[in-house]
Amino acid sequence: MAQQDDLFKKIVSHCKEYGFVFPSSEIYDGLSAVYDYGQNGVELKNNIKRYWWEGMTLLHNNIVGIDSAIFMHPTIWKASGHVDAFNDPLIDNRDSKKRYRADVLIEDHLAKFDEKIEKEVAKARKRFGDSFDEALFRQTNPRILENVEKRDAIHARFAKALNDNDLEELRQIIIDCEIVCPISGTRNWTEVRQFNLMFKTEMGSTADGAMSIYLRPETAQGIFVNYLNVQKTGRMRIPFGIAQIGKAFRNEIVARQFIFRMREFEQMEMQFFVRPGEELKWFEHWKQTRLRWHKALGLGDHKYRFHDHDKLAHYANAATDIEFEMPFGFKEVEGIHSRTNFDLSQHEKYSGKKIQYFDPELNESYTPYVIETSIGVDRMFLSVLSASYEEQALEGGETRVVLHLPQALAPVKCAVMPLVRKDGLPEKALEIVNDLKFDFTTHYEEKDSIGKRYRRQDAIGTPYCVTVDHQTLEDNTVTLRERDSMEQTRVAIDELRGIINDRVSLNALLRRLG
RNA sequence: GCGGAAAUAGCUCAGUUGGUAGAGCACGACCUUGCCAAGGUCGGGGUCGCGGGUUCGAGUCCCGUUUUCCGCUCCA
Repeated sequence: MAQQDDLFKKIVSHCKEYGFVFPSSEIYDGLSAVYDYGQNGVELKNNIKRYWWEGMTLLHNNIVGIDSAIFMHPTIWKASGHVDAFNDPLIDNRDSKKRYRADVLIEDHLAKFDEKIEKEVAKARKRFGDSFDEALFRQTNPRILENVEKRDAIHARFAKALNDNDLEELRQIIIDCEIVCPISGTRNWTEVRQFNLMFKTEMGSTADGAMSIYLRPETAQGIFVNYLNVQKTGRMRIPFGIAQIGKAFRNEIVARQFIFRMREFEQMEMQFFVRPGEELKWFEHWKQTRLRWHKALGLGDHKYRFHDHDKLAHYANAATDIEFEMPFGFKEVEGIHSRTNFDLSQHEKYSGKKIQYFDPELNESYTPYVIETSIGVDRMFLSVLSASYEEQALEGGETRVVLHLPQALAPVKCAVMPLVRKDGLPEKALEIVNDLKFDFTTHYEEKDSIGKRYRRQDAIGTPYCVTVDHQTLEDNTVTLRERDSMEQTRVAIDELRGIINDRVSLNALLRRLG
């Protein structure tokens, strides 16, 4: 574990040292849990996004993309359930230093009344046997009636407080009910505070009538509210999917672990619309399809596993995570959910618009069911980096740090370097760069010894280095050095583009998906 | 948000009982070498996280604050 923590820290340092990820606003002391992608990070990130985008839209002719706005009508978040579900009233116990959701504390307390009632009933049933009239007993037993009355009184106050968003009243209920902290056993409670996981801002003049709007906490709703637009203008027939890549924002109480949990993050989501009743079949289909996409990167099949949810969110009837083995354990990278017709029905209800599909084969209309695949770009980025990072021991007791990035994802595909900085070798090398740069990212390097330049390229994961030497001037051949094996082969300059392109292009990777 | 620890050059760190900041690597120029990193010469770079206080004098002591890490908590 200590070693793994160590590895994680090294990856974080490596990210900063080699221009992958910087803390946001660093010269102003940084901004908690916000990070910027640097010159190499942005290339890697863009390559990941392209791999996903083309894996969706190129390989499936029934999946199209959109790019919806971050600002959306506020009612969307009422319909989706985020306004309610993302608002947690929290309370701390000063003695145990534990934090609880105030509403959960009260709900647990209410459940105790029911337990008492059921106990009474069970006791009576035992005593009276077959002749026991349970309904009558419930209506007449004084102890049960007392508990019911208390429960209902508290429940009424609780429901009203929640409805009015009355935080002081929530706290008062906790005090009146003499609810104690399960850990410390004390009633030394702080104020109840609201943590809204959605960021809020204002649209329009703030003087009067400004509209409070949220930064989207997920990109999915942008797809759902455009369902009709895309389905009609694209003449899409079910089953079909809509894909989107974009930023989402969540005001997490605690955001940590580098780019794994950020307050501003990027999602790649695809919502797949299917016939009601066929959703679990498609759920299974997308589980396997998505896992294949991950494994095609070659980071190691054993690093992935499914984690099926036992407790389902309010909208889902099946859900699983694809977890990846990060330096700090298996963590969720992608979620696959069977969202039923919850979202479209909700938008139908709140917008008053009919959101239905006429199925010509069934000759009937229905609200489509949805399978969602939702992957965090930043988490994907971290998983690729974690799996690629190696401190490799070489012969002679030397070590090198090398990123074994999947070649198609590498920020730089090829570095061209003159063996020495004289005799016309730099000029020859630059000629090669100027020829290759149109096909893939190609860098030129002439500083420091050749070995040092190789190491620098290893550290950012450049798959190929091309070295121009004196022989090059005679026969137009160069050495091609491969990152992982460090092996060199002599090839003609004319062949370079073909050889490298075959291995580093995204097409090569996509073909593995069939 | 609570508790603990930390913050000195781009990086890793040193800095004595308080006396005006140092090393190695990295970076730039030139020379030299030339296929798996660290040869020579010269040079640039720090209001010691930030703000107060104590003191003749604070990187060093005290208070506050910010950020990071670890634990708790939370996590559609």
